[in-house]
Amino acid sequence: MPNIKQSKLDSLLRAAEVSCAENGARLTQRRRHVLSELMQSSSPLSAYEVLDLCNRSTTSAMPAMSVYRILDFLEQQLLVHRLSTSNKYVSCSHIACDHKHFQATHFLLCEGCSSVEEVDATEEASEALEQMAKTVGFKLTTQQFELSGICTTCQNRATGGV
Amino acid sequence: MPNIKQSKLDSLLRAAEVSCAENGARLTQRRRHVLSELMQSSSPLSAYEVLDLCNRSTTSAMPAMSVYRILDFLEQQLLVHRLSTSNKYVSCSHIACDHKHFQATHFLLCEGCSSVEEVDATEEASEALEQMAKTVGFKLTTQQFELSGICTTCQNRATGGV
DNA sequence: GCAATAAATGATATAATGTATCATTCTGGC
DNA sequence: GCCAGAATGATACATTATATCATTTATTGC
Repeated sequence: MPNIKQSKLDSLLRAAEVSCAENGARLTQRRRHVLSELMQSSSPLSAYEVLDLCNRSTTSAMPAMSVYRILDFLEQQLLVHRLSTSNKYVSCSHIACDHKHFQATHFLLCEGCSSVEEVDATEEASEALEQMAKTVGFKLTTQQFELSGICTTCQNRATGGV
Repeated sequence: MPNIKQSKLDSLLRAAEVSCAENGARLTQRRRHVLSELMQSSSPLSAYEVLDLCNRSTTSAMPAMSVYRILDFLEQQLLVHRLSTSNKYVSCSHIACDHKHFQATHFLLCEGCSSVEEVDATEEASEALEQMAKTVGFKLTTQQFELSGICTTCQNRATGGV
């Protein structure tokens, strides 16, 4: 179930390639393949899930080691994000646009369909959390939250019936 | 390095026992042992770290399976919390007091000393996060965040010198 | 173009973590 | 004491992640 059009996928991959080039890095065949599997997935994938998908769609088997290495690389390039609560990976939502990861990025995880929505931290939220930490003397360094919830689609499905 | 006095530990364990009894559960020897190791640790422990500690301090070896079962049990009893980002466990800060886990609980993780501070969500923070989720149509269900930062002690150590 | 160098991947082994399953022991109620 | 259920022991195994070294592929300077 490709939840993404081929043309869209191609343009995303092209953008990723450009992005890598700007950093003096290369988006090799293998890396492109891993990234493309993540882009086509509607939900986060574990390293071994990525591995299985890759090995299903090609003849030359990829070793597990490579997947881990490649996921690390893609994460460094900010092409994918790692969800620490589930230890899974999602492709970044902002590959094709000029969005920069200045602020903290948060992830909304739908409990219904496992989809993920990537959002920037609002100033209010960052502020409130910093304040909260301050009450016990903590100085925050990084923030990245994974919030569980129900996405719009699943809310409608639940209430609207079908 | 016992960072907790024996008397304090004893009273915590007694409180835990009472708490279990109230739920019709039993704090057995094994469970008490696991809990006590977590209480004595200044930082979160993984399941296997707990296992090693337990097996270091007794003659009768505990199997890994038991640790997982016991940690699940303790978590259900709200005597320990599981940190999903690191997949480690900490004993609850509120065993001896009458604090209830009504609101979301957050954890502040010190990058300097790995200590953990357990705090209740402030209304402002919850509000701000809910609002943030709302902008993309998400309805939050549960929240538990693990925020990285620097604790007071480590801040002083860094700036004040030694 | 070609050797030298670095980057990336392959391949294998193994460590670390987590779960399934069934046997055994312990506990409280009768 | 006996029984039912809870808790633990024990074993095997599945899953996830890393270490290490060999091999291949790309890049750079000449």
